[in-house]
Amino acid sequence: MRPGLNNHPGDQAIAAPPGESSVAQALKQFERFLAERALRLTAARRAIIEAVLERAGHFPIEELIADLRRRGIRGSKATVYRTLPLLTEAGILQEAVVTGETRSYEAAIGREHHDHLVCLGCGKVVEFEFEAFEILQREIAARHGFRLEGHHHQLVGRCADCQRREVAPAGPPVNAEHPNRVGSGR
Amino acid sequence: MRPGLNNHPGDQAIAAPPGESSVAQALKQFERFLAERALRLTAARRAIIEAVLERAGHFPIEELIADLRRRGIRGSKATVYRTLPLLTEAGILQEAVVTGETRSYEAAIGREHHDHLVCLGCGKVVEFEFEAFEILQREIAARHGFRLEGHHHQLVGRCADCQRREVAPAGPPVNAEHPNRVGSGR
DNA sequence: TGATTGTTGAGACCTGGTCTCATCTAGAGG
DNA sequence: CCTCTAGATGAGACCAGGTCTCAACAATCA
Repeated sequence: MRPGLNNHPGDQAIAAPPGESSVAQALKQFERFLAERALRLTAARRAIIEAVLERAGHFPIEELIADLRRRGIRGSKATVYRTLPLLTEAGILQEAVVTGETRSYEAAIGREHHDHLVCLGCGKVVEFEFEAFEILQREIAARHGFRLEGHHHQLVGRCADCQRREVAPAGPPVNAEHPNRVGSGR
Repeated sequence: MRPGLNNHPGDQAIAAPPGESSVAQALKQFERFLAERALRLTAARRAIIEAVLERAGHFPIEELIADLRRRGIRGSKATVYRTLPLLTEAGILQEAVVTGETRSYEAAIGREHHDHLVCLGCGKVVEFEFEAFEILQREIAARHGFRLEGHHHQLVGRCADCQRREVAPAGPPVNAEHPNRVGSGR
């Protein structure tokens, strides 16, 4: 499977209470994953897991690298880029918010699958999950003879704050030349 | 350069031939769009529209540039990259199959909105449209106070052919030719 | 015609990401 | 504890898509 897609449930994704143990749990899971492939759990990989799980939300790779540096771990760009797909495949991470500009990840362990709603104005990211989507996606894939292995699904728009901000500042833009269809919520 | 990266043979050339009218229609639409913004309809832009509409399916930008060259139009990379977003905004093109590696566009004019189903094995791209998705998406955005302005939605999996091939391995790699690099790397 | 302002094209530049390769190390055996 | 070997690492070269710059150019309008 392409490392880094939104894995469809039924894969790993063990739903467990997010707690201190999550690092331990992830390490265990990763160790198992590596063992199956005759790969090694090295210090660098351990450090990356820790740094990764410490960041609760989505994070761009670049920030993760900075994190590692800050922790005094050498951690080269190459190593991080090599490790993240492994973690994704192991079900510990999942790719998130792929805007076509930068990749971004987030912890997957112990979480339900979800997709993202991104604000074009301020960059805010809201997560949502909606069982119905999964069902429809599977249905569509099947209809075309595909076996579904993942998806990218991201909604983009303006959050409430940004919509408000559009109207408020800088004079009275009465929304005259806003070619945005899709009704202006609330 | 990675030749053929987003080539989806057997998938294109379905739509009707260029159809003078669609180019004319697009030009008219674009002209109106530009006029509203005090921008100009130049020879380069005209050429880009024509080249774009001549390609019925999805196409990577790189190929479009090659097209222009082939047509004897100078067309620099910068101009193309500057024009495509304009065309998108004008509703003539739409972004398609954003894998996070390369952008890819397709004509939007006169077409229903649709999303894509991509085969990880051979790179085949199937289009699908499903009203229900749009409705759910709108619903979700609204629920979070967002005004929906667009989305990325792409399903990935294995097409029937590739699944069959999986079961009967040993055969020659039918598509080694078409890495389509959705996999982990080069 | 000339002034104004948007547009173009070539190429330098930027940047996220990958690859190379010498060196290191986890882990299995001895 | 030592040795051996394949996997892992890190620094940095490298790659490619995409953006920016800037001088030259052209559509418009006075």
